[in-house]
Amino acid sequence: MPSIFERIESRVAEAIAALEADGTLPAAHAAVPVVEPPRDPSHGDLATNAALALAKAAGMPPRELGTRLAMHLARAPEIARAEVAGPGFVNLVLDESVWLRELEAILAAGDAYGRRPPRPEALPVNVEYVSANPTGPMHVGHCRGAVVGDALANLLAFAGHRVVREYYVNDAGAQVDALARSVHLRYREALGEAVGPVPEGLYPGDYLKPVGEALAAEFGDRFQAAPESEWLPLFRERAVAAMMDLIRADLAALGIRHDVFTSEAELLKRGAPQMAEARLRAAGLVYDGTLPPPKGEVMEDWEPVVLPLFRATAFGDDVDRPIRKSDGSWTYFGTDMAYHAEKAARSSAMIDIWGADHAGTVRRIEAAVAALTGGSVPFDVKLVQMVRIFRGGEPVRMSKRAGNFVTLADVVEEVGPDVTRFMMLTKRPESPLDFDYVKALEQSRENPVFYVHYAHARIRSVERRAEALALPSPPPLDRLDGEERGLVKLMAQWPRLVDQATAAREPHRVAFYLHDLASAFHALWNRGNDDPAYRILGEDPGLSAARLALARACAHVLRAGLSIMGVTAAEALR
RNA sequence: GCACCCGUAGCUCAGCUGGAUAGAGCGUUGCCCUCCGAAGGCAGAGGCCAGAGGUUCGAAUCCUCUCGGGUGCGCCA
Repeated sequence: MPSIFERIESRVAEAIAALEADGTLPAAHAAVPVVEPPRDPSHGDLATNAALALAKAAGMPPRELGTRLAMHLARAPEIARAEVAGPGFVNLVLDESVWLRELEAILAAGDAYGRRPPRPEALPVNVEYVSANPTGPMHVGHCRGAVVGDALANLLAFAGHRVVREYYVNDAGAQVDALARSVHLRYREALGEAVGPVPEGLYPGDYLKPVGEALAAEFGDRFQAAPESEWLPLFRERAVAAMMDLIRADLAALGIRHDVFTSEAELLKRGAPQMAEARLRAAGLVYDGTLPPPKGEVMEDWEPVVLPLFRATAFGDDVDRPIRKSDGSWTYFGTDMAYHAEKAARSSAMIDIWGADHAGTVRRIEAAVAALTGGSVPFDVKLVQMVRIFRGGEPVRMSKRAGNFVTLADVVEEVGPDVTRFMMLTKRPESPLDFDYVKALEQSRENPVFYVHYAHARIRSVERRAEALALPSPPPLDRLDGEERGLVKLMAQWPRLVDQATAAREPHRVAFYLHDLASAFHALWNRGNDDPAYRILGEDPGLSAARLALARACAHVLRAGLSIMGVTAAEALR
């Protein structure tokens, strides 16, 4: 069912068509008028800027055009009043029945209110997120991208897209070799060898000890003194598998499960980068050339070398980018490019969620995707900024060298998955986020997690008490007063918010909306605190039934939003 | 040096695909409540939307430049 906004938008389109028919407006005009709720409620329920946008085409002052539009709009059954205001806005007051019908629609749709019907897409939308290197457990730095990506995937699914949640596993390359060597060290240690401190360049974490022990139990001393070439591939494979198990467990604790894990090593085995290179060479987009020395800091060891370069500058990048190193092996970019080309072939759109520390490489991968797909698959890289961890206002110190970084598992264990997820969505992703253990668990209005949970718990509590009452059915919704209908108007914005958040790819908007909705609900509730006549369940069964229905509808929207965020809806507060 | 992100109330932040008088929470000021429908409520003060140009009927929002803060930058991953 189209949202109220869509229905009124089509009324505006009808009115414009009528003005085209009578010659007031030319048939062809570029302006796309919008219908939106005005900031100031005295400007009605909805307003359109159509007259302002079309005045030039009509060759008519906006207010005059607005008057004519308003005349047509006033005839629509949903519209009680249409009047020109300000510079030429047309303010619309909707018929009261529209809101009551919308409330019925929410109750009928339940938690699916605002969900969009499946879209006619041949291929799914691909969201790649986390993709942390498989060299250890997840740390908090990964947390935000994980939550934002997962919530975005949920949002897209709610908005009718087929969604694939993907994780790109960087299981090839130097750091995975370092991981394998680190595990070999632990393996020797498990065999009773005194290995001393972990050398520079290897991974020191204790989490590799069990992996070494398992290998010792399985293979005995077979690889203890063997040359690296004999054990490296095996240890690499085992180490990566073990790390991915760790990572999957960390993610599962946050309620995240990916559909697809794509292995870089397998991509290389398939020869995907060679294929991408061949295609780009054929198109003249890869050539053998020499990079200019980097600007800025002077580098003593700089030597010009001929490398296969991707012509990223043809797509707006600053310099062309090497896809292979001087030893012939692939650069990270070389394989990543091939990976995105493969992914594009099975996606209708691609979204990558990256940490802001990779901002510098966005342009080249966008360039490569454009080159390899001809722009046929929309591709969007979303950057999330860093998270800083605090405890009661004091920054939590982390040192990579000492290996005492805060793990994702630590955070989830201490504050729980719901709070972790919600908190990660309380700021726009492009702003840095401060996460405070103490504040995250505070039960006060200041804490949005608590505030939204509290609204839902209050409604559930009323619903439980109402079970013992004999209330009329269907509820007489027309007995709701103006303030209560105001809550309906806010809920009616939910489908629109879903559309906007989807278009912008911004799941945090759901969190802000839920906070607003909870706030509006609490305001009504507090009315009942001040004056028992306003309580949801009171003396009057009809009124009680209507208010209960209103509250129930609110719970539906809260749950819909929370489910997108991946946060459970609290039945009661602790 | 270059690139990207950010700059909105005292603080933390929404709003940014252009719309009317720029919002919320905290803090602050005043009043009310002490109710387990607990873990407060209502009202007020508080703004050159970093600055300067530009685009337009209209700019916090788009463009250019400047200033300030953050992040990153090499055949790394």
